[in-house]
Amino acid sequence: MDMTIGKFAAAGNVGVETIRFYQRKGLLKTPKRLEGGRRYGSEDVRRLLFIKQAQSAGFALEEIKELLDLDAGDDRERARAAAKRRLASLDERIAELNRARAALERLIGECASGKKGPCPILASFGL
Amino acid sequence: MDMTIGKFAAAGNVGVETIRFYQRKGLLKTPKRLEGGRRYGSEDVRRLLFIKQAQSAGFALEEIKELLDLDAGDDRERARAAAKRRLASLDERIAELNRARAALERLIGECASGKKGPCPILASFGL
DNA sequence: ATAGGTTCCGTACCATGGTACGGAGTCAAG
DNA sequence: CTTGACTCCGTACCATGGTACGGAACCTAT
Repeated sequence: MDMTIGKFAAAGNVGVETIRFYQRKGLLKTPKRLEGGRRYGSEDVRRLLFIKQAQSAGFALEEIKELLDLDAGDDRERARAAAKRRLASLDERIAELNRARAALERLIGECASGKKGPCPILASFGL
Repeated sequence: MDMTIGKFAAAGNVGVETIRFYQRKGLLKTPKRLEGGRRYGSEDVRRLLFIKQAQSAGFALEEIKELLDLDAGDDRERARAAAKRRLASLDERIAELNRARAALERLIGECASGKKGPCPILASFGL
């Protein structure tokens, strides 16, 4: 349950340097030095995995920090409000990506068949 | 129909420096200097708008360059293949964002009501 | 023709999210 | 008790996508 930074990083599938980077940024805490260096536990791993998940969900490290702080605190209203803001911008992002998806599908269709000439990539994007 | 770099940048709602940056990166061409400097036309604006759209659709500048090159060329099969690759990664991205969306919604629900204590942000993400 | 606004160009700087490097200390096994 | 692996720490460097700066040239209106 207790591990050195190397194992910890491996547990989150990131590099040791990344852990230190997150510590500098305040996303992870730097445990006290004790008998033979700093030790990390499963709470830390949980936090690290959250960072990775949130990140792949499109959150910036600053935003993830905000979420982590809210999780630690107990102001439900603030947390709820922040989550709603994130949800709104996430929805916007998803809509954008779906528009691009439609354009790409259109492109693949128009680019198909034996027609000669260039693929109308820009045209597929409505331009 | 002909404009200076300032108008051109304004037409795409970007800064003059951004135009020059795109030129350095090969995303936009640098027109020949003629009578009183370089001039830009509606084809350039179209290209610029495409860059912006593709960008907001999550494409990196390098990828956009690839798309622009394909649009210029006439290898339909290559263009089609590239579009399919992009479509696949776009779908993955969209799925990821939807997972995050679900987590946020769960969070907002669990964070609601008058319950005391901290919001289970990490828990909402399944951690 | 002179002032003010643009343009041109190189170079430097910024934020984000890391990655690498080098030296010193520590720990465990042979 | 020495070797090798790992840790700690500061600092430097990297890519991406720009943004800013400063001097020189040039364009336009008065």
